[in-house]
Amino acid sequence: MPELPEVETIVRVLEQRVVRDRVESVWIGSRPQPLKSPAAAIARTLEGKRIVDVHRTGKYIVFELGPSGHAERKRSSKTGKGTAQWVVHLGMTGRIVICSPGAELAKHTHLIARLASGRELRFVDPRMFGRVSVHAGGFDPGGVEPLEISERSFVELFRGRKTPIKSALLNQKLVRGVGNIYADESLFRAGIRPRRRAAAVTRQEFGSLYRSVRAVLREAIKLGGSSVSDYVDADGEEGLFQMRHRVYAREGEPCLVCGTAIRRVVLAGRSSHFCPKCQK
DNA sequence: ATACCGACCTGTCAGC
DNA sequence: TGCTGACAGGTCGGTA
Repeated sequence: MPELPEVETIVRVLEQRVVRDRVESVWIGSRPQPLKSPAAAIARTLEGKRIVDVHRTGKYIVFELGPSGHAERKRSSKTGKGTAQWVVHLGMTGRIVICSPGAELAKHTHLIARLASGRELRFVDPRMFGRVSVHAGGFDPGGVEPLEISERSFVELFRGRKTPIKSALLNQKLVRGVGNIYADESLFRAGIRPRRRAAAVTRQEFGSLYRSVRAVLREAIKLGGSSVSDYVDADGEEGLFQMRHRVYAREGEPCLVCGTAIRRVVLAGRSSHFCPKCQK
């Protein structure tokens, strides 16, 4: 479910709700699939630690954890860097829920962090494609942030690649955070078909794609992401950007620009939507 | 390198 | 009502 705008929306809520709070104890469910680090390591790393910062990198949520001691806390809160990181990837159906301890336990709850404030952070994920891990001293998934990179560096990333441009956009080792929805929406705005080889995209089209990717992501963040079937943020609020989708999940419907029926093809195993007239 | 495919999982919906 | 198959925001590993 969550691509960059959805994860960014969730992180903004978490910043408001849990920064400066402390993890008192952790409960971890019995399913091993969502755990990328051993359960014991996750529990040991979280328990007793203060959450000094929450941020997003690509589609990952990163909780910066600091010691709970007073002097250490002062130092950590100054740098915004913790001594350890709790990292959550939501996969397709993962959710972070902030709730009270009495709230009903959702099916597929895999981890609960009980906070000193009396609330709980719960990680819920029916399909179990999401992953939870802990790291000491830095977490870097590779790739660059599309909203932080220059146009020149963006073009450099893709130049000469023989892979379809959409596959390149989805490759998190290049640009991180763009998923299936925003790849389709960006390519539509840039007028480029998903199957075009990156090497066959002109410099001018790359400029257009760079601006489209950033505009789409920024607009989506402003609207709280896209709620296609079940995405909600950490407060349970739905996003609104699905109202602005121009091609995603609109197969057979008229293109909003020219009226031609939107087509759907499968590329690298993913549904890909485009307007055969507007996109070359 | 690259591209295609299945695997990993559960839930939902359409069609019969 | 219930079965079957297709499909779903993501990523990884194998194979040609």
